[in-house]
Amino acid sequence: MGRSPCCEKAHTNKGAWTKEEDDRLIAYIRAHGEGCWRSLPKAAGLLRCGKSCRLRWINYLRPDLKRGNFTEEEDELIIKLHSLLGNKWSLIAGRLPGRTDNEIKNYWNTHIRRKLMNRGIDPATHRPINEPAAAATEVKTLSFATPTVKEEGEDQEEEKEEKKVVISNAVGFNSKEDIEKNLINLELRISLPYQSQSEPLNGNSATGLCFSCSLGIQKSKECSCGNIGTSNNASRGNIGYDFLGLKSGVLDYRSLEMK
DNA sequence: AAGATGAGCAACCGCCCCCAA
DNA sequence: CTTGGGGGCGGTTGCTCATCT
Repeated sequence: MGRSPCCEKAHTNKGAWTKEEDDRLIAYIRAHGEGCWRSLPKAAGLLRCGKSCRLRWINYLRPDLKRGNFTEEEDELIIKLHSLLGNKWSLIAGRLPGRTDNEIKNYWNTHIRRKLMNRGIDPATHRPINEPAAAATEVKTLSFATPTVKEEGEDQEEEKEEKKVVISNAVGFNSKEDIEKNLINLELRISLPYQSQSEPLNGNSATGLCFSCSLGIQKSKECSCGNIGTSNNASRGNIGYDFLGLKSGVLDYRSLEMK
């Protein structure tokens, strides 16, 4: 049983957007705001798929987009975030005000990958290219799983162990002992942005956010601090959202330093 | 000058997740 | 609890333009 198509493809335009289409889309969203992308094309008088409209708006027409070259600081931030998050372009984009996931993804594939290769770093693992394969295996992304959950049963234990390995490899622990010793401190490795002590972070005390919330995935099922729903704008145009304090410019890059 | 090749990027595709009914 | 619609995301495609031969 296949899914119904998101729109009637037979009567929709594809390919590059014309100036007229852009104008229509901008005018409609200015008047009515974003939302209900499926019905938007018809309402706006566009022969386009709703998804296409959404993409065009988010990646190109949004007024808060920052066009132009990436700065060296942005480069380094993308590299660090990618080493932590993997190909979670939307999460990475959420940390770079004015940049879109698509833009960052393209930039990564065209510029940063090469840049890392030139430095002798494998862009997939963020480890030296000539490092023995064994040390680089399993390294994918930082898992947001919560390995400290206590459950009975062998399967649970095995799963727990797997999660530890995933996390440990992502942050560079190699032995089981390293994992046990350092697991509890993982949250400190990706610290919250530097802020003056007297300034609570978005109304939450520093201890009020769980790991997943501090990474900007408040609605994650991994959330353990009860902040679900308090900020649902992760990777949605950086509006009203302040992961790592980037939006307000208080990010301390040093806090993202990988070993 | 013209064709071949590569880089950059906008746009599409299809899968997945969330949530309301 | 189940189901299906809506929207989001990552991967991929294909077009355009620049550079090379």
